Amino acid sequence: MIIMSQQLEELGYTKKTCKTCGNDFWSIKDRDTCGDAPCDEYSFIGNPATRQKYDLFSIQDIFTRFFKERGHTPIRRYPVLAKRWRDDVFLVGASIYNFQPWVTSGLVEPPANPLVIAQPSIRLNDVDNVGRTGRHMTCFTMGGHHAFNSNENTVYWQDETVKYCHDFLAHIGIDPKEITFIESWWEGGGNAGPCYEICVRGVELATLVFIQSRILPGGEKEEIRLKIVDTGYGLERFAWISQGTPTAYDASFGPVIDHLMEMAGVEVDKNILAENAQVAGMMDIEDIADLKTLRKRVANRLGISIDELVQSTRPMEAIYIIADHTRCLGFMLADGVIPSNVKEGYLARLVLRRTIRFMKELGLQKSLSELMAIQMDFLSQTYPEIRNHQEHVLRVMDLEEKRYHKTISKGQQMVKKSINHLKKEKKDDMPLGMLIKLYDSHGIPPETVEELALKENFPVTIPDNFYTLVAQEHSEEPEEEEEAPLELNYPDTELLFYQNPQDREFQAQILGFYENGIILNQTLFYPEGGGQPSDIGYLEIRGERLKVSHAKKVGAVVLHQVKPKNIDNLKEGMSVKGQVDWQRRLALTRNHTSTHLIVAAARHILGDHIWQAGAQKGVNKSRIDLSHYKRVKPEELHQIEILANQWVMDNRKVTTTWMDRTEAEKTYGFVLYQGGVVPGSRIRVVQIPDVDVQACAGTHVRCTGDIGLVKINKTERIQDGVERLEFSAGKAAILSMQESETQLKDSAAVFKVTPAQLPKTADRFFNEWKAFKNDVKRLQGQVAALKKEGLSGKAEIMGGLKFIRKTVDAEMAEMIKIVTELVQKENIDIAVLGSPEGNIVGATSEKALERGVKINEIIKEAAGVLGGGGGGKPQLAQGAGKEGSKMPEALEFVGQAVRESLSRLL
RNA sequence: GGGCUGGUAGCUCAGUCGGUAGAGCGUUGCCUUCGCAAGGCAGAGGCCGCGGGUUCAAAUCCCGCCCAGUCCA
Repeated sequence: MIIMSQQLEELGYTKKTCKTCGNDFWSIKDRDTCGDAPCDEYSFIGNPATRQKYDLFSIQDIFTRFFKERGHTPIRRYPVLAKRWRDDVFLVGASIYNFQPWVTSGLVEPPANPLVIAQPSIRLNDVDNVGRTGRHMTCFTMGGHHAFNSNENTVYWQDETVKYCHDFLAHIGIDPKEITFIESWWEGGGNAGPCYEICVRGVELATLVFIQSRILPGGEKEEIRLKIVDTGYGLERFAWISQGTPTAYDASFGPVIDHLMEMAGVEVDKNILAENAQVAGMMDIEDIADLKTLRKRVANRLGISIDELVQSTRPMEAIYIIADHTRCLGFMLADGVIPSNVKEGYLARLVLRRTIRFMKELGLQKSLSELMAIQMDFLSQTYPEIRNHQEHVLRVMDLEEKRYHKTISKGQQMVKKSINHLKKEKKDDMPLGMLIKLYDSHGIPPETVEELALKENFPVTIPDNFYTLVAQEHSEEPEEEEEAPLELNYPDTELLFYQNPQDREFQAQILGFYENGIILNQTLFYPEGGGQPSDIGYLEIRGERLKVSHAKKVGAVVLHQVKPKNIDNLKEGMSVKGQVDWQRRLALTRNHTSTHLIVAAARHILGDHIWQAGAQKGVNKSRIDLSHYKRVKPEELHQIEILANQWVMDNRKVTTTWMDRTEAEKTYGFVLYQGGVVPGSRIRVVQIPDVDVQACAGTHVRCTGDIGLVKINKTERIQDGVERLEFSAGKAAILSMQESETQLKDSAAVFKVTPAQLPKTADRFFNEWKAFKNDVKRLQGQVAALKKEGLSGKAEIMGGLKFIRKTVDAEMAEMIKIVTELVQKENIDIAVLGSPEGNIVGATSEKALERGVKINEIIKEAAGVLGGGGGGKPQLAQGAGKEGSKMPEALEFVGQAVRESLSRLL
């Protein structure tokens, strides 16, 4: 262990070994155990560890102030939606997430150094324990003081960190004699380092991590340049230990819980809750089985039955869950998560639906948004930015609640249907496969199935490992092997298109080659990136023109791809003249700036929750994916289009500036990363005044007027919560409008009306067509009846059965009607009709069936005579062949076949 | 990103092995009634999500797309 312990000694701590778990720890007082559960039981419930009681917000305030007074700069919380600045995780799980990967890798300066932050963090891995253990939460506040130490700038390291922690605990009134520092090792996110876990009265309050190495793919550790002090103080636990409430929830969500209890009319036995939290504190609870054990132990200690325990704790658990989940949702939705069936949106929906389930269990007659409003009012006290999104969040909540109810009622039908099916098949238990399918495909949890099945008097058994079995159903997908990034050992290519965006030609020297790519010292070719395709064009070398089909960036080097055989004659040091395809570049540039305009316009029209979730620019058309909780209406689309074009007409100047990343974030906020995560320590900020500001490396027009025109062509729902807009810019926009105009005119010309009359006319024609179709059907029936009249008298008697075979000039549908009516209404036993086109149908009566006439087989063979095939049911069959002229032979065959099958039985 | 469902009359849904597209509710007319509720009889209402393919024949099988739902990472 590389921890320096001098500071602890100075503070009066000595090192000991825990007699229970064997871990090394430091303490002032003599003691045998390390201070963490289960070695030590909670000893603060009903007996606070501090004289002063702190609620969550005041401890947060004190924490920040304490470190500010000691040279730390307070930093505002980051959005919990981590994908705003990184693409490897969905949600922020700890304060250090805010500084990964740019700051922690040393590429970017931290926003301040040292700094202090109170960061709402979301961890959903043990969502099932929330409300039940007294300490688990989906969302907690991590207080962190961080220092980033490099060779040039050493801020502070282990000694200072330990002292800060010790001092802070003492500051709020915790007796240092009760503090233990447990030595441990931390690994996470590819980094590792020694750490201390700080415990008081059986509960872990904080972790002090000293990140100093990187874990290599092979598992070995490599020292990193930047040494980071990463501390995490569980602020809810500080509130808990200072108040001594039965659970951490009581201490953290105070007013919200009171409100909920009042609404639900719940009374609680605090002793039971306290005992429950106490026992839970000593357990590592991972699954339902652990929860059952917990219940059993608590019941034992209280001398009551498990049923009694559950009876009295369940309503309170539901309240805790609702309080916790609504807070988690408040942060998620306010920070821009849109509930969905994928990615972080799915996590939000999961939490949201759990909340509704527990509201139902509690019998709350309120809507989710009503509860949410209470929670948000509470949160807004400390996080005023939450209030700005309140209206949006509540709207989404209402929508989601409706969706959930729809899903549930659909599910109920589904379960009923499935059970009926099983009953029909005389099964007396629901197969596991059905249970899995109901959950996996239709979202009905097995518990719900069980509940519904009970009403139908149908037994359902749920295996304990149900969710594991579901997981097994999902076939493991092959892990994608990450290719080692290609590294080219050349100086960075100078990107001329940034300095001289209007230049079309340039001079350069060849520096080298890689495969079929040419490396130059400088270039005007924009390499593919940021959703913008690469430029194409020519390189002229000694009078020879080589076509550049693609340009891509490898590190900071641009590779110009040409045909491999063209490279053979080239040498390093040769000078070249480059020329980019200007029409293409211009089109791509227009499309790119248009993308910014449309996203900004959508934000204006639809709301601040709109973020770009992906984009692809093209020459003729481009697309952007927007986060939005419902379909974009046509009127809204028009408004977006008008606003975007208004900005085009305003001819606003587009400016680009290179800025330090942290500086840019401070100036503009995360809205910068609208277009996705941008790499590097310096970023290029593209700004359209009063419209949009984004970190973007693409090419842009000088003034919005250069775009000419933006036309949105269509929308598509690529997934729940993400709407895709397809649009064109510049000339392509005109072409696309002309194309739709042509389609419209052509369509109108079909009806010989003006485009304005088209909708009405098309509607009329469609309705008339339907009416005619029905008339035809009716008339066919009448014609069939008439033809039938003529036929019924012409039956021959064969083997005691009435038999008709005839050629008629009729269509298939008519013939089918005729034969069925002949059999059903005219007492004909066997009717076979053929048409000159080669269609043949036949029907038989019950009597004929009993006599063994299988008309489907006969027709099949008769159609074979016609050079085709056929078949059907024993009562009715049809077939056809291409050689209609052979119909007499076919009917002759039918006669023989019928005679044969009748005689066979006689 | 991957998996799994579903899309049939205004609504809720059946539709087996490819072989005449169905039920209930609603709706229209008539009968019954002093009137209403209810009942009886008769009828209207279907591009079987869209586009291809296979087949003598597709709501049904295959491929692609659109729309919706759901589970997982």
